[in-house]
Amino acid sequence: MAKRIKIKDLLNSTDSGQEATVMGWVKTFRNNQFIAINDGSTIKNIQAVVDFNSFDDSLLKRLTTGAAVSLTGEIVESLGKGQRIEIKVNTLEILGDSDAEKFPLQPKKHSLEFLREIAHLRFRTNTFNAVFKVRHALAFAVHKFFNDKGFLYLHTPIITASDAEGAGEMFRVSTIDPDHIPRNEDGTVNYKEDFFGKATNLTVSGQLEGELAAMAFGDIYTFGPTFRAENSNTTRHLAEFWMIEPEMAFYDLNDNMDLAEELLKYVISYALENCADELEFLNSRLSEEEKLKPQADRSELDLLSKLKFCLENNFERITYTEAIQILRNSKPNQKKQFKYLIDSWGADLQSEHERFLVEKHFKKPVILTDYPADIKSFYMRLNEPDAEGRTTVRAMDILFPGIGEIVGGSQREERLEKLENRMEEMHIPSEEMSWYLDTRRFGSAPHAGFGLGFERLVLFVTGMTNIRDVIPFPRTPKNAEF
RNA sequence: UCCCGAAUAGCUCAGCUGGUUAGAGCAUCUGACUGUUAAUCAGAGGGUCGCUGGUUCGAGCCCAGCUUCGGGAGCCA
Repeated sequence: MAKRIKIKDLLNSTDSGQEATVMGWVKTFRNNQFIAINDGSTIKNIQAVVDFNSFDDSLLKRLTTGAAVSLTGEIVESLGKGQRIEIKVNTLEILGDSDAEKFPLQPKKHSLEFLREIAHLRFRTNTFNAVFKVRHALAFAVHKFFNDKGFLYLHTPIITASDAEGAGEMFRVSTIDPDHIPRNEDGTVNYKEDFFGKATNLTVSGQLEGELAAMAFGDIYTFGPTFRAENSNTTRHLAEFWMIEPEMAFYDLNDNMDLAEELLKYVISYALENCADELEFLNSRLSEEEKLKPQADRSELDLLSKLKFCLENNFERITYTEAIQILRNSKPNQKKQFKYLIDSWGADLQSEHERFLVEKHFKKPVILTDYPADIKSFYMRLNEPDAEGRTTVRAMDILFPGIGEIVGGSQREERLEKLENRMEEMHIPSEEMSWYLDTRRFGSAPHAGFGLGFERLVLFVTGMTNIRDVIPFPRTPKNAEF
């Protein structure tokens, strides 16, 4: 192939008058002269100008939306407004035709719902170009952040036999022929006949394995796919999503919160620096959407201001007990506007309460800590009972505006006896978890960690509102297309 | 899984109280124009009204079930 220059590099170059070859896909072909071409290197297009007198009509007819083209010409300063430079085409080759009557993307606005149905083609739209560029930048920034801090990137298993994590319903992994299921005498499935000789599932969390490695490397993190077979039909849940789970030896809950806040701010500022064009586009896209909403529903800040605000302010840190106090005295509680009224300590917070704290009361990200032990997982470190005899655990959830829970974490229970007691209380079979408990038997150390839902982070940074629009091929109940 | 809403042209939607041949904008095609920025102007083609059943002389419209999609809730990241 002829040596080509990426459009991003071409638009950044200062010198005109040179000849260049550009390859990409036609976005629009206007006035029988102007081709807007995008090659994915940037959200911006280059304008190519053809003199329709010197090209065959049948060739120009093939310049349809979506067609792949290669063209060579002189880089010149644009005569028209709207772009600095353009390419004056000398040679033009259609690499791949795109039948305009059949190609579903048209030079017009499409609904996100429609684009979801053609997820294989939606990458070619401005919006998804920007979204997945930002997604990439955020993923890269996560690795850079941890690597620069000396964390070890640990690959935890996707297939697991452990079902004690309790994070949710699991997808079974099996090679058993569903038409000929091997049975034990009592009628139960004989998993000894299965591939691994035992029942296995797709992982719901790499945390437990992460803890094992943290007890040797000190600081580790995982970043991989995670699976939950919950029948969740919301804009914030996926059956297959990506999660970042750092685990740090010798960290207490405060260290844990500091790290999570630093990480979030780091990756957001990385995106702002490295995806300026994409975020600018998403910002104006969102502003357009906001204009269609009634005044009362509009957000106070635009996307870019919201991201910058997030960087410039400390996250509000309060305990569960303090949160209950605030909620109990809040207007919506007094006026009985909450669907679930807050009257006593111990109740789990509903999304309406979380939203009130984040969006109305503090108007910034909030970290809630020290939840009642009864509503949290077995591995979280027990606090001493308070003056009123109430037991809490060293848990922390980070709540983001518009997203809700983006991070869930805790200081882990490192005391063997307390951990075993908790497991017994919560009916978690300790025999199967012996490998996990070994960390507490041999050189147990205080440690902490958290899980960050990667798609929820991408949602926040891109300003998109449906999680299905920030992962290339979403897996949700009743949907595993592509 | 629960509550609410939707499904009509390629897309976004309108379609009154059930009544003749189901409409618009955009897209597409044809032609004109030729420095356009989602170009513009003129014309044309394009429909199993989600599926199954029911009510009725007659159903896009009413009823029931199903499917899918959207919003909210729960579960959570």
